[in-house]
Amino acid sequence: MSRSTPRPQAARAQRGDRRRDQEVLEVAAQIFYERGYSDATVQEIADALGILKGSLYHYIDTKEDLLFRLLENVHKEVEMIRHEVSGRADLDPLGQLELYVRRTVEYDVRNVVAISVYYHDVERLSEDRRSLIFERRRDHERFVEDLLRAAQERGEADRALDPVVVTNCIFGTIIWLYRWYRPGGGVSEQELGELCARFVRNGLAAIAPAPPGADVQGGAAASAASSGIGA
Amino acid sequence: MSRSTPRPQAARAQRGDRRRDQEVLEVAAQIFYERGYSDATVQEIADALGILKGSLYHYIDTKEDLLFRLLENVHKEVEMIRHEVSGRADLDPLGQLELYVRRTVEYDVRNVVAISVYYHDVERLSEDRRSLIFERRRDHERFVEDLLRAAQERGEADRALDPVVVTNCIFGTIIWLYRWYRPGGGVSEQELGELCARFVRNGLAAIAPAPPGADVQGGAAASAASSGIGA
Amino acid sequence: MSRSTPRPQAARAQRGDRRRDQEVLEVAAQIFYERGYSDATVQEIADALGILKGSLYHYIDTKEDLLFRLLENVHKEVEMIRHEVSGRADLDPLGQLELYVRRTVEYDVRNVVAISVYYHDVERLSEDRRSLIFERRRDHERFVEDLLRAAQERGEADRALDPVVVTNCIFGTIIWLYRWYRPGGGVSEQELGELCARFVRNGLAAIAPAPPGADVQGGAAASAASSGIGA
Amino acid sequence: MSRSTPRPQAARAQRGDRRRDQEVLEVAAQIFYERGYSDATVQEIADALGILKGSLYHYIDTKEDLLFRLLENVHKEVEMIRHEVSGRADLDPLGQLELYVRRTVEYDVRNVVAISVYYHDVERLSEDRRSLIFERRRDHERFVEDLLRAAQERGEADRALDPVVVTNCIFGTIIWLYRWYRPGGGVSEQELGELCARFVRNGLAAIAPAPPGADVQGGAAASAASSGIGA
DNA sequence: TATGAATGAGGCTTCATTCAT
DNA sequence: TATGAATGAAGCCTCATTCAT
Repeated sequence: MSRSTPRPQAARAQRGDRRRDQEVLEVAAQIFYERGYSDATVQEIADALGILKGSLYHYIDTKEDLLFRLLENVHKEVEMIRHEVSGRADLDPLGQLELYVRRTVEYDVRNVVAISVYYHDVERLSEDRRSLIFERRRDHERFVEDLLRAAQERGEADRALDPVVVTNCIFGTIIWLYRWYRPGGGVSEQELGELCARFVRNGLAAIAPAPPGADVQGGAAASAASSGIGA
Repeated sequence: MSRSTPRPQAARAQRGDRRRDQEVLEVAAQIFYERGYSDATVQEIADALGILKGSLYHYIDTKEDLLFRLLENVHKEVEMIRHEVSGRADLDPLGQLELYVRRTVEYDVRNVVAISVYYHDVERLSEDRRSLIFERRRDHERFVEDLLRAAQERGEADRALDPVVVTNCIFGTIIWLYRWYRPGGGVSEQELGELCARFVRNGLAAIAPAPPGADVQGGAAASAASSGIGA
Repeated sequence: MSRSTPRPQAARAQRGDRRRDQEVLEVAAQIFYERGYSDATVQEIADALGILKGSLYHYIDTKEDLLFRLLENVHKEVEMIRHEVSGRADLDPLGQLELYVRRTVEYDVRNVVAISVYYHDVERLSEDRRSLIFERRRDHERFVEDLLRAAQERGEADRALDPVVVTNCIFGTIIWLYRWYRPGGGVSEQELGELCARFVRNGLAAIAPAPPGADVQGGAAASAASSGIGA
Repeated sequence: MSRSTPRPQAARAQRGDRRRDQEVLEVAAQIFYERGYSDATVQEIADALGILKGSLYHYIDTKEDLLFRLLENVHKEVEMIRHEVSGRADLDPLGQLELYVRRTVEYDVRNVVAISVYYHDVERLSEDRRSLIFERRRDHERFVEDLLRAAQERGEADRALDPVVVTNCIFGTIIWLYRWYRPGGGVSEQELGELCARFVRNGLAAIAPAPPGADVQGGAAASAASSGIGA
């Protein structure tokens, strides 16, 4: 472990059994999804793979490796969506945003397991690796935020909306899927993409704010009521 | 609470030490928030309380107790919002929905710690308790869904939107807050509530779907492109 | 483990059960002595103490702790010899050296177990701790070397002898004991101390080198000073 | 060698690959030296050889084989010194002893790695093999002890010295080298041999014991002082 | 209530060794 | 010979929980 000569171990990963590597990752994802990373056991993963716990260590160095590779994969794949969207010069910013939403929804829906693990367990990574992932995430968020700002500048989206807040509202709409959507329900991937895209497009609509006079803001009384709740 | 044999515990809870109980819960929430329920240690909670691990067991029967009480509290408090909204007979369904969003956003923002633990760790509860919580959650979701359906029936919200999907989009917008909002940023609680409410109201807007002719839906070509992405 | 609040754990070591701490250390020393640090098992130590493996971790943080404390103890005790010797202003350097040898031999013989572990397993310490120990060792060696140099300057010891080499020869004589001496043989501690002291004193004797003409040297006798050798 | 079933192994050894065998042994020695036999890994040895762990097993049956062969080699080589010394009928016992010291020092210094492993890890051998080694060691020690006794009988060495103790002092002087001597320091092999030989010859010198009247023995007071030290 | 030693189950990881290719 | 996946036994350490004081 403290030796300088690189172990053939490392070489393996670069060579052959991609298939097995992939299988290991998928099985691990499933287990992490069902039990949570922290509660998931290396034993359980090995069982699901039909090998012994010790044998699993042919494919990984630590349990954390599995989590990290998983999360990296998610980023790799999600970045492809970004590239597709960036390439669509024929679309205006709002159109690109809509396409982004559609595609991401479709991806999330097809990868509920990986996405769930991503959002549930990134924080379990060691400091270094967490930073790597967070960096990529920041890039990604900025991409969407920039799209939104461009749409606002062109008047395609309500300029009164705070871009940071709204970007996160969009993400909320998209990401939350992994918490409730289960394939095989009444809605297809495409429909879902369409619906979410419409919800977002409308959400950004450059229309007038709440009609004046509507007493919905909740005056002092309501405020007080809710302010007594804090945990 | 889930124990059959009544223990001195119960007696104490009925007596006086509410204060200490509350403190224990708050500290536990903080620790769960920082480290995740599974990784959090009874030791860590005791440390943060300034007592010994063994002493902590005067306040709890099991570690899970802490999680359960925490999550129950969240529901108790969130149900108060529901009651407030239901009571506002002066508002139409869409108005009620908006108020609900506003209030919930404000609550979430003031209780990021508890909300985070709620959404991150419910699944760690034992079967029985998880069911209890999920029942309450279902009720809550139905309440919002019903509001939405009513708004659609009255034409206040786009009838083309699938009510289940959209309800979840709304939840996504609201709940996702706990993942990104940190108090002390540039946006106040109220502003945030207002912004989210507007995003949702717009999202539900009864307006025409995407302008026809816009090639954004992702026809055959786009579909094919994205079908190569799957993990 | 990553929390800032100091665990009561740490406090314990400073407070009470010194006795138990001491016992744990002694038992560990014995096990390390019999099986070598690396092969010795935490299980074995716990067994010898009559407690469970897990319970042992009330007294230590890691297995290495045991080794480190053990080695620190040896240094603490050996340094007392140094102080005794330094205090004997009535003795000339050679006399002090002799006293040092005598005392150290006596100590080693009474602590064969600890000394064995010391010389067999220091290298197993983690880098940091090894450095701490090696620093103390260097100080100790310098003390003896200085004594020798003083004796040479006063003509009490052969000036032709390289001080570094000879210091190590002296250490060899003393330390090697732990590899062959077993209490209860025909020789008492005191006798042994006396014998070794005599061997060393003679070894340093300021007498003529090997009789010339004796063809035993085998090869050219070089005589470069060896100041930079230290282990 | 300790296996009952003859394996292809044996065949190979008789054939040609002496070179590779030798290389394996040397590399193993180096690894054992750096990490200690118990902590050294078959993996590490394979790495250092540039082959895979599995492949190493074409050269050995067990990890212990490597240790055993190594230690046997040391004995084979050291026994050659014994033969050289025995053959020098022209030297008197003390002269032979001196030659022995010189030669052994030179050997040790040229084989620090092997000698280190020898003294550090013999005890890790299985019972059978340890016995084989210890038998050879005993023979060797007796050889030196006999030389010393002969020297004492002829009055060349102080008759007051206990032969067993002094033999071990001599060994201490010689063997300890492996703990501190590193080639490339200021002292050459020959010089070192000469210096050690002189230290030993002097140590055995047939001179009067410590000058009477010198209060170095440590009377009751000193004894008491030191007796309080024991761990 | 508080303490803190003790429990015992179990988790992650390592490693010598085997074996089919 | 060489490979490298697989084995299976251990080893170190953690942690929720109990209990006598």
